[in-house]
Amino acid sequence: MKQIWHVLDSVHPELVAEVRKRHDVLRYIHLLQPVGRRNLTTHLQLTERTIRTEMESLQELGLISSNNRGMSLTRKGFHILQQLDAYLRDSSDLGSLAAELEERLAIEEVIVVAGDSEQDPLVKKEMGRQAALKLVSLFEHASVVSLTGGTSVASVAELMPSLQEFPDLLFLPARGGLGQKMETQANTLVSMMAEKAGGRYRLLHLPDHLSEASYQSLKKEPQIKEYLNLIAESDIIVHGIGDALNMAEKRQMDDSILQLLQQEKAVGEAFGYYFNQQGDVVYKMPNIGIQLDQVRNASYVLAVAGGASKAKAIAAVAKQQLQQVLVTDQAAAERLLGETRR
Amino acid sequence: MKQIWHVLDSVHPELVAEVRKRHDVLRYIHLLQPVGRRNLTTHLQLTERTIRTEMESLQELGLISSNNRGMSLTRKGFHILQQLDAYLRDSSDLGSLAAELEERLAIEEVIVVAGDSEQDPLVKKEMGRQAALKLVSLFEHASVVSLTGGTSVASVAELMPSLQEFPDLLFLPARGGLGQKMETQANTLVSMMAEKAGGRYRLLHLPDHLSEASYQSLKKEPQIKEYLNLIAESDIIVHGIGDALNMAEKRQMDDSILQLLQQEKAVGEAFGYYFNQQGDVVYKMPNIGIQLDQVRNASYVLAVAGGASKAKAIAAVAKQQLQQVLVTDQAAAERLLGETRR
DNA sequence: ATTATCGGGACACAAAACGTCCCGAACAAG
DNA sequence: CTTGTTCGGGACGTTTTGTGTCCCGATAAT
Repeated sequence: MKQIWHVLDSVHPELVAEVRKRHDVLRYIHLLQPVGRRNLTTHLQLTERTIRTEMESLQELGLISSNNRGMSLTRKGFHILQQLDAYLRDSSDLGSLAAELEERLAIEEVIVVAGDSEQDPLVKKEMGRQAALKLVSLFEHASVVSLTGGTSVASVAELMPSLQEFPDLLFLPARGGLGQKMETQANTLVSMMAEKAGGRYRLLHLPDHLSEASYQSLKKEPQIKEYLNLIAESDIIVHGIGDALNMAEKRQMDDSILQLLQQEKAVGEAFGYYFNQQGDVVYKMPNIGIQLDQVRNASYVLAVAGGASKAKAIAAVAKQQLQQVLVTDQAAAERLLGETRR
Repeated sequence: MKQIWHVLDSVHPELVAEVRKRHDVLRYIHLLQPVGRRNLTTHLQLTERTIRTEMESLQELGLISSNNRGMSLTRKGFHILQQLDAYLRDSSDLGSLAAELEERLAIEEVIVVAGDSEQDPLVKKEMGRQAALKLVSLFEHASVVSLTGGTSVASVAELMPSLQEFPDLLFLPARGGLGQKMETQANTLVSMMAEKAGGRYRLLHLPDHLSEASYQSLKKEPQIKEYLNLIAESDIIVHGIGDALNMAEKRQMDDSILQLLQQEKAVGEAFGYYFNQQGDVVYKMPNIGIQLDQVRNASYVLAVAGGASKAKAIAAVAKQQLQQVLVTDQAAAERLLGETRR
């Protein structure tokens, strides 16, 4: 696939550059939609006028539409962008980065986005966009989709196109956590994504700070049990990956647990499980939700995480061999390869 | 592969049109090289000026060179054209025509060229060009190449680029025929092709009209035997396919044999063998040369034949399952599919 | 009501592409 | 040798396309 770009570049370099430019325009329109010309100029390094001519062409091709609020992708534009993404990815250096990661982490498909999501918020958006594009392509073969919280998954939900074509899809929070920020956020993301997909969803709100006793009895509630049954049948799971200590702090965990995590050298977190560098589970949060073995049963597990500081966490979680797809950024990818190369 | 062209066409139709145009220019430069601007305008439907701008771009890209005699492809240009050909073929209707033929005739690779080689001499050239492009890509894994005569194979030799990179390649006439036009022509083609490839060659000139007795004793000559041993080791065989009765007439065969061919309903000819519609051998010319079983041993057998009138002949010869590659034209392909569909 | 932002219209200007004609060099035919 | 043809390339005015810049009414948020 890389070959064809080389040939096209050899026979007509200007036009390949044109396609790249047009792809960038489409990309940013999707990232920022609805967006206006002047707003785009600040992100792309193009003048207003050139963006305008691009816009007019794209409009004529039926890839974007524009109203008073700005420009947006049409359904066709979304579909084309999706494919163009895949083709252009192979032609860039990020393609080989991704291929190397696929081998190193033993993950089927790795998508690497340019930049550092910790520096540039647009990079996190781009990760979300790529994950969203991948996600919707999996929708038609699935019936249950479950999500975790986190800013990365949030960007996936944000960048999801409003297709409203999947009335039979059921969206669930992967864990009905114990009233903590991340878990309540998951509920928000579930409803947002379900609405965009046109599917159904079910939430699980639980009160804060339950005692161990009521936590145990809660598990036996018929309503909760039904939810747990549903979640076990997830076809697709979208989740973030956290740096262990950061996550523990955010969750305001007890000092005793913090000490345990430090002692066990926990580096990564996902689904409330904490992993050390070898990928072993060293701690599991007490929560209502999907179990690690159930994650393994899903046909597609999509992880979204970026930033150099998360490299170790990603490597640790990847050792569990849960994911089919990983969307990350250049910063994390390079750090990760730099470390595992030793 | 067809998919990527659809995407590119959706996102930038001008680009695809431009690439097609540039490809056409390269193609015709190769067909007619060395050729001038004004000469090209008569074949392409472009004005002199546009050809000139194309020419300047291509020159800057190092794909063509020009001197006082006209423009020619550079080595790089040849290489790029070769790949561009393959990519663009898939995007056209001819691609699906070819795919259908591959299935129908059970041939690995079928290349269909637009037009009718019986109407437009350039179409025969284009067949030769395509065959030559394919051929040189096989050279590096081969050591012995043998050819038959015929206008189709002649066009292959004509359109062969002068690479002169294969000093170890040995070219042979597939049959050292009995002094007939087609067979002496094969000698010419062998030397021409060997010279362009920079390889060695060996010819086999035999006198006219030998008696059966001397023909048999000739076979035992050490020189002939050596030649027959060499030819049996052919890795690549390039041959044409003839309409049985036409061939018989051209060869001025005896009436008795003509009657035999008519009686047995011979329709196709290759290597001096005559085949009926079922693909059975109904007659074999008495000649010194490659045997059908030896053809089967070659790693690549490349047939070149076009024109609607040859459809039946191609179908008949294909039944022998000798060829890995068939280069033909649109006219033959459509007639052929029309007939076998019944 | 005010402010900001949207797409789109307008227009001058720069750059690229095109049509057209000419020129000397190289080569083939006579 | 001369003559005629064809080659690439230079030259130049015209057309087309793309770009920079400013303005406008509509619309939504404040």
